[in-house]
Amino acid sequence: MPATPTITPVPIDEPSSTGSPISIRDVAATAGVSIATVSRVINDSHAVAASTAARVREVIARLGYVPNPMAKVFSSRESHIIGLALPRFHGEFMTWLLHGADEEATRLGYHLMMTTIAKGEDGSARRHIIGSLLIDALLVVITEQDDPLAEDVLASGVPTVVLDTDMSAQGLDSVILDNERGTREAVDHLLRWVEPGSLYFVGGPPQNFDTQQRSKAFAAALESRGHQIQPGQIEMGDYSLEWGKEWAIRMSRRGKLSGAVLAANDKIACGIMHAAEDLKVSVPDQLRVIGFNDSQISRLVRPRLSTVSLPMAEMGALAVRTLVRRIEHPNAEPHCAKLQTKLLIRESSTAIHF
Amino acid sequence: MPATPTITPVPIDEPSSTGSPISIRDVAATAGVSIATVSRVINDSHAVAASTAARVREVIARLGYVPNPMAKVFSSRESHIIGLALPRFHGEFMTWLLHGADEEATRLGYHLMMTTIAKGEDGSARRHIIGSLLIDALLVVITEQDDPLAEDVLASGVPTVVLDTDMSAQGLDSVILDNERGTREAVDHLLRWVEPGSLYFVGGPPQNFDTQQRSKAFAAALESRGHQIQPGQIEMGDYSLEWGKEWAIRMSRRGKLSGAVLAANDKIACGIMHAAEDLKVSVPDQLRVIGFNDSQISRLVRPRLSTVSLPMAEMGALAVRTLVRRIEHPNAEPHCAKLQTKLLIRESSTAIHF
DNA sequence: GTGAAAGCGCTAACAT
DNA sequence: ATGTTAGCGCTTTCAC
Repeated sequence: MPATPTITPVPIDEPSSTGSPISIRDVAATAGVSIATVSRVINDSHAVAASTAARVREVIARLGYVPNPMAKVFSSRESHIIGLALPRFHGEFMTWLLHGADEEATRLGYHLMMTTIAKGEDGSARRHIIGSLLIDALLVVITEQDDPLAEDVLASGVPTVVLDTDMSAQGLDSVILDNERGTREAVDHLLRWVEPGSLYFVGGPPQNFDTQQRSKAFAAALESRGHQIQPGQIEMGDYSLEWGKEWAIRMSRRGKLSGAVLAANDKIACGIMHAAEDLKVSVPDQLRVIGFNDSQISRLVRPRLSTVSLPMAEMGALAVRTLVRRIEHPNAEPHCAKLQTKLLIRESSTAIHF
Repeated sequence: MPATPTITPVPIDEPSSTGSPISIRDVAATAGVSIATVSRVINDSHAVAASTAARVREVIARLGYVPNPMAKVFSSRESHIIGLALPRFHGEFMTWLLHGADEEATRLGYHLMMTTIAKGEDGSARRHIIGSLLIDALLVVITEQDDPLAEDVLASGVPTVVLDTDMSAQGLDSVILDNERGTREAVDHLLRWVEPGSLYFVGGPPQNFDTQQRSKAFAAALESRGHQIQPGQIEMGDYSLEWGKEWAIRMSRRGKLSGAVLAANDKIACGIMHAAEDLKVSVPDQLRVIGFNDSQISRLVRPRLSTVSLPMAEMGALAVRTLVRRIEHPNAEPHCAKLQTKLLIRESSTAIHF
C-alpha cells in the first residue's frame, strides 16, 4: 500500500518494528481483511476474490510474513512429515533406501525426515524418541524380530511400517526382502562347480533377520538337492570384513579353504577374498565367493565380486506407499510385502563372463 | 485412586471409550487435579508432591495418555529438533557427519533429523522445504558458494550453520574443512619422488567449494616451491570413478601417465588406479596416487590408497555446537570454523611403510 | 466472497 | 504445592 510512504500514513495496526514476529493477525489487520481470509490465501483454499488475494499477498510480501509452521501443524493436526528411523550403524545401502523413500514421499506430498535410533539396551531413550517426533507416520528399520522398539511403536499409535523384518504377526505392516530367490540362484550357480558338501554360508549376526532368512534359504536350497547340511557348513559372525577374514583363516587352518562360499554381505565376502589372497588361495579358481548387497565395493574389488542385489530404492518407495495406505486405512489388516533379490554374476564366482 | 474398582465409582469425567484421543484435561479430571499439575508431572518440572505425582502417573498409564507432541511444541515454541539438510546425492562419508552431529545433538538435548534437499534449479521447492520443517535450527550442507539456498535460509530467520562452504561473509555461521594442510602434506610427500612438473591434480566439479580449495592449495604448495603450474596440470571433472578413468586414459594417450597424482576424492583416485592397472602402469612405482576422504574403498582397494582424511564426525559435532551457540546468541558475529585435514600414507603413494 | 468465533492441547505466568 | 487463566497462531465451521 504505502508506495509513497511520506503521503500514505502507516496503518495504525501495523506492527512496524516490534520484536515479535509477524502473525496472521498482523497481516489481516494491515490488509484490512479477517484472519480467515488470510488463511485462505495462504493455503489457496476456497475461492478468494482475485483482488482481495492480490492485496493480501502484497501485504504478506511487504511485511515478510512467514506462517508459523508449528501453529499450522498443531491446528491442522498433520505435519505431512514421514519419519524414517534407523539404527545408528548404517552404511551405504541405506542411502539407496533413503533415496527411494524420499522420492516417493515427495511424490505423495510428504516430507521424509530421517533420524537414528539410539542403541540403549533399556529402550527408554528410544521410547522417548517416538513421542518427540513431529511426524504423521513412521518408517522404522528393525533388524531383529524381538526388538522391543516394536512395542513402543505400537503403543504410540503412530501409523508405522517396519522395514527389513516381518512384523505383520505383531500387527505392523512390513516390507522385507525375499532372500529366498537370490540365495537359491547363488547356490544353484555355485553348485555348477562344487559339491554341496564344500559350499559354505558365512552369516552376519545370528539375531539378524536377513541373516536368518538367508541361512535358511541356503539350507533349504541344499536340502532340496538331497544334501544334508553338515556342522560347520553354516557359520554366523557379524557383518564385518574382519569376520570374513577370520572365517577364511580358520578354514585355511583346517585345510578346508576351497570350494565355494556365500557370504551374508559384501564386506564379509571381501574379507574372505582378502584372506584368500594372502593365503595364496585363488579366487575364483580354488574358492568361489558370492556376497550380498551389490555395494560399491563389490564393483571395485578385484576380482569383481558376484553378489545378490537388493532393491533398496524400491523397498523405500514401497514402504512409503504402504505407509500412506495405512494412514488412509488405519484399520486394515497388517500386511507384509516382499521384494525380490537377484544374483549378479561377476568374476569372484566364475572366470567365465556371461 | 480406584484400587478397588468395584467400590469406587468411575469418575464421571472419565472419557472412557470415546473416539477422540486422551488429552491432558482427561487425565487431570480423572486424577482429580488441574491440568497444570499434570503438565508438571509430565515434564517433571517444579515440585509436585510425591503422592500427587504417583496418582497422576497411575492415571496416565491407565488411560494410555500420550502428550500431543504438536501441541507441546506449539505451546512451548521449541521443538528441540535440529534439522540437517543435505543434497540428495550423498554417500558414505555423510554417515560420519551424521553420526558426529547426532551424538553431539543428543548430548545437548536435541534431536537430529536429516532431510534431503531437492535439486530443482528454480529453487522453489527448496524454499518451501525450510518453512515446513518443524525445527528450532538448521544445519545445511552447501557445496557451492553461489547456491541460492543460502538466501532462503537467511530469509527464513532460522538459526543456521552451513557446512562445507564458507558463508560467513553472507552472514551465516560456517564449518568447513581446512584443505590446505592435508593438500600440502600430500604434495610434500609426493615431491619426494617426482618433479613438480609431473605432479597432477584431478578435481571434482569446478563449482564445488572443496575442489576449489584443494586445487588452490595444490597450486599454492607447488608455487611455494618455485614451480609455475603448467596447463593441464590441474583438471576438473566430477566426483566419479569414471572421470578418474577418463583422465588416466587421456593422460596415457599423451604418453604422460606417470609421476604422481592427487585426486579430489577417493573415487576419482580409484578410477585412476583401475585405468592404470588396465594400462599396465604400476602403482605406486610408475604412478603415485593419493585421494581424499579416507573412505571405505580406500582401505579395500589394492594397493591400499593413500588419502587425505577428513574429520567428518568432528565436523558434525562442531557444527551442532556452533548451532547451539547461535541459538543462544542470535546476534553474535557470523563465524567460520575450520577443521584440519590430514594425510594418511598407505600403499598407493609409496611401497615403503612408515 | 468474507467475517466472527470457537477451538486445537498444551505451557507458563500469576494467584493462592 | 496446586489451581486459574490467558494465550500460542493457526484452521475451520457457520453465518451473513
